[in-house]
Amino acid sequence: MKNSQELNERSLYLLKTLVERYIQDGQPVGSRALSKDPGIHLSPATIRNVMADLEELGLIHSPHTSAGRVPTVTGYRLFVDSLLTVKPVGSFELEQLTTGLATTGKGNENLLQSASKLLSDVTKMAGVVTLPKTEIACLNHIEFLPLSNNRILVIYVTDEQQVHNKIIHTDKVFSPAELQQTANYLNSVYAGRSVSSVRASVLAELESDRELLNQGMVDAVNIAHRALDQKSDEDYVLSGQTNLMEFSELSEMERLKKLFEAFNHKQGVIHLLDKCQTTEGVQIFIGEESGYQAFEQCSVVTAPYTVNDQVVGVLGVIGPTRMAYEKVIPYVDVTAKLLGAALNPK
Amino acid sequence: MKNSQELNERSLYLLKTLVERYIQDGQPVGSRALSKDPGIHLSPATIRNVMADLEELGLIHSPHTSAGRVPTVTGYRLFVDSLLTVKPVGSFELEQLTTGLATTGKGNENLLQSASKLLSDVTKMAGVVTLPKTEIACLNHIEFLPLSNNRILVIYVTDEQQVHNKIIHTDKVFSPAELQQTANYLNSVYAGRSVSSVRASVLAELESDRELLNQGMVDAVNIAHRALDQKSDEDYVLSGQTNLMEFSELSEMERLKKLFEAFNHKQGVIHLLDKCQTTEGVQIFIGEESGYQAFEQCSVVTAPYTVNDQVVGVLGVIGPTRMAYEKVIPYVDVTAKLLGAALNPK
DNA sequence: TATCAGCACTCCAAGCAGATGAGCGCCAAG
DNA sequence: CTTGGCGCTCATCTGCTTGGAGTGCTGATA
Repeated sequence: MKNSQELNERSLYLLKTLVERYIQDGQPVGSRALSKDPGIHLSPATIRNVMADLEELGLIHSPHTSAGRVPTVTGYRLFVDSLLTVKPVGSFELEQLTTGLATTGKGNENLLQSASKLLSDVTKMAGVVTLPKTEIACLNHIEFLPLSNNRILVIYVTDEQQVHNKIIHTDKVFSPAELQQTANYLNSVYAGRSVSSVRASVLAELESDRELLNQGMVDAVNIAHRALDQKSDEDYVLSGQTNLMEFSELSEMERLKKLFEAFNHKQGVIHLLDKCQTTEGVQIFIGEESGYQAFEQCSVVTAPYTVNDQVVGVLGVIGPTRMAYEKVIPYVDVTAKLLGAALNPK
Repeated sequence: MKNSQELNERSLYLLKTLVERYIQDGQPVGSRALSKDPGIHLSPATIRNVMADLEELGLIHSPHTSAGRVPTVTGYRLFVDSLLTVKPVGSFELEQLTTGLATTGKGNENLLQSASKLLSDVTKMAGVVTLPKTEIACLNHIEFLPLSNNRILVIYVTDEQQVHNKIIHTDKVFSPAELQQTANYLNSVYAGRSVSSVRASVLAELESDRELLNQGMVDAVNIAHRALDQKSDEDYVLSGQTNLMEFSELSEMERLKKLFEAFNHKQGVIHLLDKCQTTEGVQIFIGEESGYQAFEQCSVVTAPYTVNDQVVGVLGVIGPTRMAYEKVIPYVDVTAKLLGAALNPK
């Protein structure tokens, strides 16, 4: 039995055109159709032999006896990893992306929203952008407002534009003046440092210097710790879900519903996207590779975006496995770069 | 030809059970089926005669020659307006709603989210809650932070929990101290007043007393006006869209896509919901009554929710026209009241 | 030994015919 | 006014047939 090592040039070329063909018109591809491809000068019979080999290797399979062949997940994988010829982003789309991101200057949230919208528009699939990690962002300003019932509204601003707010409960009652003072203290000492380092420092201070600090400081540090101790900035912006309804492979209500529910639950998607934070450049999950049942029939193309060379979030595109990878990959790539640039507080 | 005046008790009762029956099992209802209803002691033939009358009046119609009858929009309307016997909210669901809203104490946004989620869970349809109008809310605290490029980040807190932020551009460069001063001024003068009245006052001040104010005040007032001049707090929280995918009447992709797109565009839905702000109590739009093509096959059941006897927002349920109105109406009603109560800063 | 033409086979999709059954309208009798 | 009965209309379901696409295999050819 052959193994993939033995795949010769010709077989690979055949696989490539088969996948391309299938992506183009969604029909199983038969030997006859392939034989008509310019660049392939073989009779259907020969092609059938090759296809039989490819099937044995698990790269393609036929839905039923007398249908053409369709790429399997491993087939797609081989295709995107080594056979794909990436097309550069068309000038029109590039224009669309750059101006789209440039003109929505107002507010960070909007930027992410546009990025996601642009991704979905340009690919005709669903676009997704995770919110930038606050951990890495720098604390710009923090503010406490007293509410009723020992609750405090904490507002803090990171980097230049992102506003976070959170309500915390305290045992002690704080006067507005005390809160003001606390905020002043924190702002003077910690402004400009990253949220995660602030939290770490604050914690250290709390544990080591407890005796040295006066009560006010202890309170301040205490509140600050509570305020910044949120692990749950796990959220993302999604656009163009409705685009996915156009694809016949997702048109079973059952499947589509699971997919949309996954979008709503968020954690699954977030978890998947988080995996890409560590890797550089575009990453692709094809079908079941994502490990989520809802994405069985989908592929996810992602890329992390960076501010000051630090990965702060991930964006990507979600669509059917049968997608035009050679176009989508560069789209995702440039969008990530453009978004990073747009977010950079220069 | 008869008109609706002449509809006697019996016809109405027939209509009522027909609608109930249709709502229950989604199949066109025939004369035979109706004749078996306890409470109707008529032969199928007689019922057919009555149904012919009802059809002539445009209250029901049959999808094709030999199918049963289905209520038309006007049929539903009559049913909802005068025939419906509202069922009180079951104790289980009431429990679910009350504790659901009580336990999510943290933050205003979350409350709305839970309300919407609860509505969708309890009705198995889509729940929607508009964000409370900021206009009416009282200004609690306002804060300005300088950004780069003559931009100012405005953060203001209304009532107890709602945090708004906005970026405005200014011609003049303001120092942090100036901004601080401005905020102090505004907070001391205007805190506790409603946003709309603050804006009005600020505007008046700007126009009349320009000469009397020192430059700092003018700046303050100017910025404040810009900051609060946002008409676009038009947003809502939506839950359980996926529930809608279960309904066969919405299972055509085409239709469903339009519906979901309408949800994404928001303005249409907002406009529809806004209509209900003026009316007291539950309001219902059946099918085409809403005036939006996307909602052709849907009904919307809404109720405004109030804080301190002032309407601040609207919530509701969106589902197929064939919904259990007698249950949904009280659900919406109760939820509106509970949400109002939960929002009340007592 | 690789390529290819030909053939038998499989299976899906589309179309057609007949059967079934739900439900109506109309009519005439009570 | 009510009711039973009759004939009629459709939609749905089933089984059947046909056409076409595509495969695997075999044996011939260079």
